[in-house]
Amino acid sequence: MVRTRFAPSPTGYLHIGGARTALFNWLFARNRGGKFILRIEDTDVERSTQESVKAILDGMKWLNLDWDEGPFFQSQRMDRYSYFAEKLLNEGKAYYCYCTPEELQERRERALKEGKKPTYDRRCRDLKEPIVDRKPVIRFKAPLDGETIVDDIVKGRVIFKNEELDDLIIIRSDGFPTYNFAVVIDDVDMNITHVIRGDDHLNNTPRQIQIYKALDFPIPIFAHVPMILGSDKTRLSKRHGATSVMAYKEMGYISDALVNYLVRLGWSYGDQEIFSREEMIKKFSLENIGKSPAVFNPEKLLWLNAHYIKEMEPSKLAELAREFFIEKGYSLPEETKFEKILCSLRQRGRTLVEIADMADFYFTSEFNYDEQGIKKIFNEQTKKSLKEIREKLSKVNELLEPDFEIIVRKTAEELKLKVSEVAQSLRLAITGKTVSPGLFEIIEVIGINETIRRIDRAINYMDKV
RNA sequence: GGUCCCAUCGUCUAGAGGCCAAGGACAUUGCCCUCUCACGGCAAAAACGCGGGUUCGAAUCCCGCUGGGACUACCA
Repeated sequence: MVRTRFAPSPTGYLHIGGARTALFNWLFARNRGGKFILRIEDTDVERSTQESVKAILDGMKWLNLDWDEGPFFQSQRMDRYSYFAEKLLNEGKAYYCYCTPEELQERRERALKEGKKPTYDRRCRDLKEPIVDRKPVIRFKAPLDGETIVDDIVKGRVIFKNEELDDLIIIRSDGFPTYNFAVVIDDVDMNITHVIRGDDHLNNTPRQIQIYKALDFPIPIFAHVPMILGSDKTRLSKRHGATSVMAYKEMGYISDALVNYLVRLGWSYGDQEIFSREEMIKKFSLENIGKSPAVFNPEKLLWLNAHYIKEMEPSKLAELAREFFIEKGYSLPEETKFEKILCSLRQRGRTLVEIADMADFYFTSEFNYDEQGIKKIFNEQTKKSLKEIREKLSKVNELLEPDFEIIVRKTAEELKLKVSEVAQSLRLAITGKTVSPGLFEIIEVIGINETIRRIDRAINYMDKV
């Protein structure tokens, strides 16, 4: 049974890179009918916060990455870490080290200055007597020679010389485990079969493998996926704009679009760009993950988002868009009307925010007219055509899309104007803008009376100027 | 500095020695559609980092160089 996990540290929100790692783990587990486990790596008490935990969970939920077990917290598993540290100690595979952080720091700097490697010199490795008055750390007795091999699904076989690796600290002086130790114990306890994570961890992997071996644990399969970079090709960070997954929700992105974008960052399936969840799960494989890092491209995400907005069920769109309209202070009409409004706007807006921003004329008749529009469009000729249309409308009881189109075209013909000229006049009168959804769609939503009112308002406006 | 990873259009990528005078997608440009703006349709421009090998044949294999990235903590 395949078991994967996502193991973020709660030191901030769920970011784009973490989300993709979570997605790959989730997809692989789902593809293989396995389990996906969520674990919170909160051994760094200083930096871990409860808010971050919540932010990460919220992000996962928004992206619809459901987990089967957890969230487990490392902070609640201290006895496990102590137990295995003790075991290593007893078996002579670990030892107490009394060097202080300051001493270590100083030696590192000196070594660097002398052109030597800044690794720990193992001076406490064979210490016979404890040094009193000092709280020791526990270090792992790493092998001195030979090599440690990482057989990685995406990177292939990576060989590390053991002499390059020093005796890492596994338990800090405050009793908390360090990352490289805790992950091993956790992954074993949770029966993780496939460790899928960012390749910034590749260098940690041989150290972890040494611990697996010392404890006689089975070694999982590793897959180190390349990082996501910003436009300047450095690791994606706040500098590059929004990196929090939830920020994309607030900007009006659809979570399926973001997931679709993320899955294609570092993974591909031939030429296919659009994947439903089902397809993604069915087609995902670790073998198709690329080796090289990917640059995050907001333009393509925007394109995908627009695609999802256009393809979505109107009722679903309404459900997701609602909060953005409420945010604007609009009181929402009944469901079918709201859906009609959204469908008229969805071809033009790439995010829910953009859509809500274009929608004002559906919710108020007291809008201002576009400055450029006033100059270009509000003139005698416009007044004439508006009056003519108003006249024709007053003879109609109900206004349907095709009827209105006929009226506009006929008016243009009679006044010897281009249809576009008449349409633009009406557009400015009805929406206050020079750019809007199709006129005929709009009037069907706002109705004949409101249309007439707005035409009158425009004519009045022109009369006053 | 050391260790490790990576290298196809601006970007995401296809490409598993001959199917590649390199395909798709985003972005860009042009044309068409059209009541505006979009959507959509069509088209164009755009890449195998460099140098050596191996081979009848290399984007694909090997080596070097260059360039990028990660790690090098009592962070994860």
